[in-house]
Amino acid sequence: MYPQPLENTYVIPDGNSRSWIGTPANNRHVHKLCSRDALFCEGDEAGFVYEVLEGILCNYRLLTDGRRQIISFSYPGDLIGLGSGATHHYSCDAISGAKVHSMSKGSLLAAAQIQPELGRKLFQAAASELTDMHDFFVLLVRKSAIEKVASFLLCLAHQYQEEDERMVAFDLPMARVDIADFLGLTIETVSRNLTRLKVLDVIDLPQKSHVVIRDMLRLKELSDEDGGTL
Amino acid sequence: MYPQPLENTYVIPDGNSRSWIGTPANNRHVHKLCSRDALFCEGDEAGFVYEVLEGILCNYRLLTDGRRQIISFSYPGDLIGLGSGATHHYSCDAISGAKVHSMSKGSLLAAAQIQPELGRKLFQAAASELTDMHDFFVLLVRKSAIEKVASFLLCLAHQYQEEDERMVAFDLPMARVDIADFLGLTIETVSRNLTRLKVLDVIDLPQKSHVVIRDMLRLKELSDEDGGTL
DNA sequence: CGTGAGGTTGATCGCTTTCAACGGAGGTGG
DNA sequence: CCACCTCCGTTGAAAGCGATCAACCTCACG
Repeated sequence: MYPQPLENTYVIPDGNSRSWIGTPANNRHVHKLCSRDALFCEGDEAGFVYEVLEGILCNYRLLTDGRRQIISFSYPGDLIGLGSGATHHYSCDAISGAKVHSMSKGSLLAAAQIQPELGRKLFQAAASELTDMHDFFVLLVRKSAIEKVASFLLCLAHQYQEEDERMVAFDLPMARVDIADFLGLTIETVSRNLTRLKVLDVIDLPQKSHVVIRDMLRLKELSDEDGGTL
Repeated sequence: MYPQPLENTYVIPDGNSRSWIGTPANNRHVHKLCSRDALFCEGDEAGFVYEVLEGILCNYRLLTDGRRQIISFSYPGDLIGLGSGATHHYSCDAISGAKVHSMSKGSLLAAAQIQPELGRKLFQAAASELTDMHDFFVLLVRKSAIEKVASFLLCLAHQYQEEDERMVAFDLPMARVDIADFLGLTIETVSRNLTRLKVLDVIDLPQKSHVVIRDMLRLKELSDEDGGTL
């Protein structure tokens, strides 16, 4: 299951990395992933940390009854696999074509002991991930279906660009089932509420995976803002 | 709002600290809190990190409509306020009498740059908190009310003592409303499901705040285990 | 043109919430 | 010592929301 080594693994030429984390050159590898490829699975040995270079991945847990809870999506610049413990506590799949930069967790942590600045960055990454989780908590537990969908769209809009005042358009990079498993809803409920937002003229859906926000203010109202934009 | 300085603040004599974090002596202060006292509020400047010495605190966010989502309970040994950013993203109240050890966040982070071991510990604390959150996610979104309550009781039992095979008794340190705001339920639903567990002879409630687990195996089954015990 | 996957829409069911009333423990004051 | 009050928890009845089950649609692909 563990993708190391992979055929499509190669060493980044020095100085060519867009990564914000400096690691010894001999640990710099890039993995190319196709949509639905697994990066690692729950229970796998957690020997590596990954930085997303391109594409989007999702981190999730599976329940015995087959249901899936997506914990987070990872966008370019995000780190994956920082969790404590010797094994991963969740699985990670690409939901689109993706490139990730892998680093040995051991040598990364060792390097952090030598470079205080790197240690601080790692800590900041974990701390900011925690903050995001707190926002997500409120969303998951306290918000209604339409508030969840509205919040999710706002989060994506934010992810893609600085917010235009009134009009933002972007592609939904994930399928309905991914949105549903993230928001704790069914695909039917996601679909119904996207339709509701469209009927309310808050968004438009020219194609199934293309979203146009027609009324940002109204969308924010519907998302019940204060619980965080996620 | 911010409790520094406080009348009931005093310096721990050197060598008397039960804390696992070493900080400069001039930053060692203990705050005593009564039940429902606030340690800090969402939006307050996040200049300090706290370690719980005694009692239990709850970290929560408020929505504009007045609803509250408790993000986590903090037990002795836990760190509070590690989040990134200049201000706290959540509020923190004591739910019982409590003592916390406060440390300047700045000097703690500075100390971590000098003592790599401390930096590693801080990082581990954040990473392990993240893992707990992931478990909690699955509980909050995917579990039914009775599964949530069962999971919560298991978590408390675990918190208090090594699990007896069949019989564990402990006091519920928090009110029904706190449990409800933590599990994303109403107090009525919490109450109903505690009663259901009692009728099923899985637990007993000799007093409102005293729980006796009569059938640990059954309780674990009802909690649907795999989502993490919380 | 047939096929299959992903998405939408409709009808019904069940669980949790909501609203409301009641009960019990602790505190206060006469 | 007891009546009264208040807070917290419990229980009941009804309503609402999202899940489930099912049918249909749309588009890409062979």
